Amino acid sequence: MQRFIKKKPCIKEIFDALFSFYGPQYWWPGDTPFEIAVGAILTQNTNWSNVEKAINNLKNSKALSARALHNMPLEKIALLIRPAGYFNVKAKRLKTFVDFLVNSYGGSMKRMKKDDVMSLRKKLLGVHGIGHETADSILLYALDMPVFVIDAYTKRVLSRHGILHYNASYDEYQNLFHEELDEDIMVFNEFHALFVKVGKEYCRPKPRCEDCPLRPF
DNA sequence: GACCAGGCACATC
DNA sequence: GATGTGCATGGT
Repeated sequence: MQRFIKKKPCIKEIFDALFSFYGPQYWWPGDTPFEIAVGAILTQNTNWSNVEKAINNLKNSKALSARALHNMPLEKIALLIRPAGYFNVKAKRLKTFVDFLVNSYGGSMKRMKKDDVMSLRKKLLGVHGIGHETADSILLYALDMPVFVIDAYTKRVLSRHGILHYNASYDEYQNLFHEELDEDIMVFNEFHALFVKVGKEYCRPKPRCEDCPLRPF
């Protein structure tokens, strides 16, 4: 099977083009690793501004901690995160993640960070409601681990530039970045944020390619 | 009113 | 392995 539509993927060139056009994005918005992990679950298929409202509700109710959420009834969590959408589903996912954090690491993200990257990734993927993107977002943005995050924008941008087929697997997309880039947390962090930035402006389902900074590709 | 958003699990073929 | 569906709020 032919992996690439183009012969040579120009991953670094894409990063340079986006970074020089937009500059650093300083992701991820969040005060603590735990808040970032919660945000990663709440933002599943959801606009970030809605997630902020939900996180503020959790903060105002002093519920933004592993212990608080661990002891809180599902219905109350659902009520607090309502603005983030899919609130019944996400309440369960949040609870399941927090239970995992409490049972495996005593509720401490710091202790979770001491785990080996790949074995932690496997464990996270085993948590119900945590898929590839959410797991990798937690690893990269909450725990500073060198894992590249693939999301819908990344796939849309790369496939529209003929670099990889849209339907290629998550691992195929991720391998592309892991093979082409040095293992640099700051680059992984900025690059994914830049994909979201350029994706929001130019690479929606209905693309606006005229003024896109990636037009030369 | 239609479209979209920083997914995931599950059913079915 | 591929495809379709449910989950839901809020901004443009």
